[in-house]
Amino acid sequence: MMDDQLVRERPVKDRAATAARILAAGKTVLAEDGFRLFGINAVARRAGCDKQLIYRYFGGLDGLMEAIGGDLGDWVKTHIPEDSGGMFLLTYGDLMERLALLYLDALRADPLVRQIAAWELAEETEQVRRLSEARSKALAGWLERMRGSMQPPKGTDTVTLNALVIAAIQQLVLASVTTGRFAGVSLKTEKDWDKVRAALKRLVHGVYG
Amino acid sequence: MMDDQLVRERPVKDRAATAARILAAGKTVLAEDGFRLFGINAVARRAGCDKQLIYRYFGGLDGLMEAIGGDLGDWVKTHIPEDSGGMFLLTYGDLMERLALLYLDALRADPLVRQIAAWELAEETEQVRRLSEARSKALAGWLERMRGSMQPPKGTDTVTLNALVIAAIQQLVLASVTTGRFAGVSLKTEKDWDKVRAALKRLVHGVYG
DNA sequence: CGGCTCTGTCACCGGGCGGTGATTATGAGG
DNA sequence: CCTCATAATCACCGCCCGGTGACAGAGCCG
Repeated sequence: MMDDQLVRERPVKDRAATAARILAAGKTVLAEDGFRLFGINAVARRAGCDKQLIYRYFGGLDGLMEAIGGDLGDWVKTHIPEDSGGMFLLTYGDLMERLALLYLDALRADPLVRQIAAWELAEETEQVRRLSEARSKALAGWLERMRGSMQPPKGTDTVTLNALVIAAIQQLVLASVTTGRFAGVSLKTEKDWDKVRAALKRLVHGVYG
Repeated sequence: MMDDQLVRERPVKDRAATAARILAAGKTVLAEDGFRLFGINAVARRAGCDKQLIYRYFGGLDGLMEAIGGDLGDWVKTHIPEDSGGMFLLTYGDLMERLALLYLDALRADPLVRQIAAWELAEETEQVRRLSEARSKALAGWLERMRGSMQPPKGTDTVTLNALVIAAIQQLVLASVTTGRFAGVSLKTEKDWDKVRAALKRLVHGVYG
């Protein structure tokens, strides 16, 4: 508006700020427009600068994706609850239940991570592989920290079992965004998700309880 | 080879055959090249004819996808075992276990259905919606027929519970194709899948057993 | 001030995409 | 044999993509 005439628009020769704007634009495009529309031109448009700068400052899309992957480590830190130290009394089943519910909500709330998760199911490029690896590592670290000093029950393949639970959650969340349902169950209202939560509890305690 | 000189190449004015070739090409492209490369040009190339014919005979990609969706009903028929009548003695848990293992193998063996499943997680277009709906219906019908006269246990939300199981399987199979692993578990060798199968059994029986 | 580096922009390229007339070849029927 | 509906192809359009080289301008430093 008025400011545009006074403040001198954008090109103020601030490389760091521009790079940050590009990175933010990259995350936004990926999160909001999806990985299908994610590309040099789209990011440049969103960042309000020339795509050339993406090549210069990040070395192309690959570098930008790597930078995004780097930021993904922060995701876990912002979503991991700080009260994890107070649950050392629970059983392993209780722990997994809590973990499952937390992961459900965290994933539901984060479109960027959802897109990455969907992307790695759709394409196997080197860049996507790295990005998904960053995500995977963040998740693994999260699981580890959540587990804490808790000892898993012996004689059960907890790794595979937990993978199944996480997989179920992820698939349901991803499906809910696009189709709003999965295998006959609706995934729209919060009531729908309450049913999912209940089923999850039942599932986890059926195995570990 | 030699035939090419003798048999008179392609344009033999056989509409039905051409349409069939196009449909087959569509399924092949989607299954082998993935939904990202699925398009008018790719299908026409694969079918060895002009893309115009796709518009004429199917009304564009949408119509072709609808035709593919129609064929999806056959998928269930080719994968549903005929001995379903012989298992009326099993418990509901045994039934779900068998269902899960069957679905696991069926999905692993069918790249077309896998692609559709991945597609519906990545994009929400009207066409994809319909295609995924066809898939969903086929799956639902399969579940229904598998269930047969079996009575589910009372007081449990079997629908949501089963959705979780199916979701876990689907996610793992899709992830195995692109990344070969999920949440820390490898998904490459048949041994890996044996562990998954074991965990699935445990999961199902933990809930229904 | 004069130059030089670095930031930012513009214009352009080849290529693939979806989509659409206009055109050619084929084979069946009078 | 000629005709005519139709199967099949060709040529072309505009658009957007990723990528690159040339260019403009701000600011620092001698």
